[in-house]
This record gives sequence, C-alpha cells and structure tokens, in this order.
Amino acid sequence: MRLSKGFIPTVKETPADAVIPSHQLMIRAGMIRALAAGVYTFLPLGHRVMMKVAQIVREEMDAIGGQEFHLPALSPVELWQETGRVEAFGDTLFHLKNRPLVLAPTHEEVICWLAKNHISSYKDMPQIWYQIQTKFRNEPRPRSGVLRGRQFLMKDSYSLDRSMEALDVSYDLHAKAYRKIFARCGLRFFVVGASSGTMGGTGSQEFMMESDAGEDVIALSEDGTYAANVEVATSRVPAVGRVAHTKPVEEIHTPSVRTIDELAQFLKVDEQRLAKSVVYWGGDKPLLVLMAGNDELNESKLLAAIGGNVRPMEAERLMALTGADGGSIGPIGLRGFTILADKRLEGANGLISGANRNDYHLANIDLARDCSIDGYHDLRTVQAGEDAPYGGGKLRVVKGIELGHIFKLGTKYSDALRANFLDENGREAPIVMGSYGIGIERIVACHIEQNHDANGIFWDKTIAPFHVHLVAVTARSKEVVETADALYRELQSAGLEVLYDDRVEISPGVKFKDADLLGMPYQVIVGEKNLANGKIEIKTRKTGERTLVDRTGLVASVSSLLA
RNA sequence: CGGGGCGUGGCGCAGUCCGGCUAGCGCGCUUGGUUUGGGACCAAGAGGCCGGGGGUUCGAAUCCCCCCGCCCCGACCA
Repeated sequence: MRLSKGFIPTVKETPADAVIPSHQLMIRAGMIRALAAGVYTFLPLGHRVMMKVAQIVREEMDAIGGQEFHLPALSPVELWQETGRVEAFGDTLFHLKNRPLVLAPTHEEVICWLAKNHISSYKDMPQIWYQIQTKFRNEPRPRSGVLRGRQFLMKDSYSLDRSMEALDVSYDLHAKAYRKIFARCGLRFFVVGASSGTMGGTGSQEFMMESDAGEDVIALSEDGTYAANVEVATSRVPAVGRVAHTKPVEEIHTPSVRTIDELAQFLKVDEQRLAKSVVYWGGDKPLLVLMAGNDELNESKLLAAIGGNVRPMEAERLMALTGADGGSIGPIGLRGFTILADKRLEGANGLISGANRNDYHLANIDLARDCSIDGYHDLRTVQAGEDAPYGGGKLRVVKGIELGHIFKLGTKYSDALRANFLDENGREAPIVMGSYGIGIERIVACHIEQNHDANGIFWDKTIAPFHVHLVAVTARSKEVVETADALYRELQSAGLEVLYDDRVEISPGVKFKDADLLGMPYQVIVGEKNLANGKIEIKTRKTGERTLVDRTGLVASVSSLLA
C-alpha cells in the first residue's frame, strides 16, 4: 500500500474523548473512528489487524475440528422467550420495533435450534460449530474505546456432545486452542476460574490480561499457580472458632455505634467475633447473611449459593419487617428470614450480633446453640495479602480485561428448547453443550495496551497490518525515490506486506513520526546519505535498534527478520 | 439508572461567571515561495445556523426552560 494513495488518517494530537492508550492510539493511527457511543467504524488499517486476528482464531478453531458458520444477527424473539433470556438480558438485548426480532447478543439459541432439527443421534456428535460475527449488546455504559462496545466482533463457538464427559473433552480442546490463539497474537495473559453468570452452566474459565483499564478483579497467587476472578476466588483464612467460656446470651447497650470497627473498639473485642448481618432479598424472600467481622459479602457467591437473583434490602423495608436499622440486625429472634452464614462462622461461639432493636447487641452467641442457620457457604470476598487457597504464597488482587470466556453449559439450552438425541440405548437425552467466546477487538486493543510507547504502537509481526514500513525519506532525490520504488516491488515479491511512505512534500520528521505511530515491526528507511554509501537503514520499532545493510542484501535481511 | 464533566470550522481549545460591535488561537487543509534525517518557515486563502428547540432582551456562544449527544466514576456486564 502506497501511503500517498491510502486512507490512513493519522492525527497528531491525542483525542480528548479517549482515556486509555489503546483507544487513543487506535484513533491517532487511523484505525478507527467513533460513530456513536460504543459504535466504531473500522478504517482500512484497523480492519487489516482485525482480519489478521480473525485468521489466527480461524486457524486454531479449524485445528480442533471446528466448522465455520455464518449465523444471522437477526433472531426471532420467540426463540429467546423460550430460553427465558429476553428477561435475563433485559435492556442489554436490542429489540426491533417493526418486527418481532432481536439483534443477537450471542448465539446459543440459534445453535440449539439447528441442533434440535438436525442432531438426532449420539453418532452425530461431537460437533464444534463456530463463527466470527458481529454481536449486538445494548451496554448501559460503553467505555474504553473498543473494549466495551455496543457492536463488536466475536468468535463464538459451541460444542455439542452426548455426555458431560464428552463435553469435558470439547472444553479442553477449546482451552488449548485459546492458549494458542492468545500466544500467537503476542499477548501476555492468564487463565482464571470464573463465574458462569447469566449464561448458566457448571463451570467456566476466563482468559484475562492484567490491566488497570480492566473491569474484572482477579486474585492471583504470588507464584501464579492460582488465579481466579474475585467473584469465585477463595483464600485460606482461619475459621472464627470457639472461645473457652459458654456464657448465656446477654443483651448489651451499644448506643450510637455504627460500624463494625466502632463496635469492636467500644466492646474491646476482636472484630472477627462480631457477626455482621447483611440483609438481602433472595428473589422475594428476606435473607439474612452473617459475615465475620469486616469480611465483605460477595454477591456472586451469594447468587451461586441460593440461585435466582439477589439484591440488597431497602432500609425502609428492613425497618418495616424488623423494627430495627441495618446496624442492629442479628440472627436471634428474627422471624421470616432465611439465615445464611459464611463458612468462617461455622461452629463459632462467643459472637456478638445485632439484637434486632436499635442500639442493642447480643453477646455470647453460639450459632449452633442459639440460632437456626439455614446453611453455611463460602460467601466472603477475598482480600489482597491473604494466603492463596492451595499454597503458592499470598494473593495479589489486580484488575483484568476479559479476552475470552469458556463455559460448560450442560443442558440448560437443550432442555429449554427440547434439543434431544437418542443415545446408544435408544433413550432420549438432551444434547450437552459448551459455549466459548473471544472478543476480536479486545485482542487488538489489549495488544496495543501491552505494546506501545509514547510515540505509538509496536505490532507483533503476527497481527501487524503490514510487515514493513518503507520510508522514502525525501522525494527530492531521484536515487532515493527510484531505490524505494524498487524495494517496494522487491519486498512484495518476497511475500511481505509493505506500507510504503512515498509521499512527496512531506517532511522527513512527519514520516518518521507516522512510522513510529503506526507501529509496523520493521521500518526500512531509504535516505540520501546512507544510499550514497550503498546502505539502507532497518529500524526495529519495538527496540528502536537501527542497522545499516547493503542495498543488495536488504530484502534478504528483512525477510530473515520476519521469518 | 445515580453522580460529575463537556458540546464553539476536520482535530485540540479560548471566549460563557459579568449579554454588546467583524467569534478568536494552535494544528490540519488550499495556493505561491523557501526548506529537506525526527511532527520546517514566510505569505495569501478557504472553512462556523457557537449541539437542537423554545424563551428573556434593543441585542444571546454568553442568561432561563426543555431536549439531544459525548466522556469519566458508580450501578450493570455472557
């Protein structure tokens, strides 16, 4: 591509609306332009990178036996009603006004519909079906450029299997393929255990990149052997345990004490002996959750423990139900509530909790003796500095960007849509599904996040829009222009993709700045002085290293660098 | 949806509090000339219903009301 003819609108100044480096650089390098909030036009350079990433994904999916589909973005609402996901997605699902259609945010339903109609025997499986296609999600708040958009390109794949054991195989194939994909794209990433969220299913893992721009919070052990989304992460924290004495429950006056810390100070006890009450709705049932001291309740874990949906109880409703404020609620004598407790509190005694009467607490509580607890679950949010659950040192808590997510769905969708097959005994059984997604834009943006400096991007050769950025430093010299023109042809003949800055009347400084901004792995610089000595300069963008090679050996040198 | 910020030539911004004359500046763009290895210089130009609608006023980019859009924090997020 000759830069004089191409459409690569670079900009010198950092766009005001872009905050994170990848967003700023994608605009500055002429890869994208925003059309609306969360909606981006991809310009030729951006599109080339996207296609390179898509091709790597395609190759690795094909390598595990995947078959590529092209499913429609338009999808009948009825199909989504059958699986209950019109409600599950809520406002995130785009609805059409003049037809009973939705814009598909993912394709489990459509895959399941196909499978229902065409997979009838265990002999038809396993299947891995995938596509690389535009998804639509009405995100309440798009942000960070293409990292969270309302329209985005996604590789989504679906496995169809006869059993949970067979699903494990398909799932593992995907896990391996994903590692290859992200490695080939030159990303530093890690894999974490994750929550299945509204996708449902029995297990999932996320492929993450550490980044302050990330929206997920990840707990990692020091040695890297443990990594989990905080939604599911656990740690080794000691149980609260028992105290020696077994005094009867006693009411104590605790005027104007609001927080756990204040209460611990007021009573001069260890904060973990304070059983903090957190009040929720579990569906439409009131729910009391006991946590040790300042432990933070993890809503994802609570949701996983009870199913349905959960939300904090409003202060007025709590007062109406109990006659007390949130700070004075406790498990004893509380009627009509389901009472759950964190595992740390199992078997504990000598606890202090609210008396369900403002400004009073109860002391010497033995949970087993004095209350009826409906269940003990791991409900706490891990904190940095705690011991990782299986050794490996202390936990670090970092932010991460989700690049990919793999799910063992099980039979959730095949049950809902009655997608069954006949097994080898002639019995009807639901197809066992898995679903797997990779955000293509996110790979591109994350690559830039990890590979840039103050001047611009440096692309890995595997996904660079071009392999070589050829610069004719000046158009004034006939030798320079003729040599650069010749090299342009020769490099292309050698199978390389070349971006050729052949612009006239553009100063050398501008050309160099643009080359650094656009970030091709190697720059071939044809200048007057070096050429007088028969030399051409090769600059490695990432390191800034420059070498002079003979004109005659230039193509071979560049080819070997890119081999 | 809650909180905050913003909307002025293609881009980045000033002007808005405290209404006033022809709406400025930098970058980019066009033309001519000079320059030529790290975002050159000089000169002359083109380009604006100041986000939209309504109101107040002799007069509105500026004040008031409504609406729309964009960004950030939070809630949400397969």
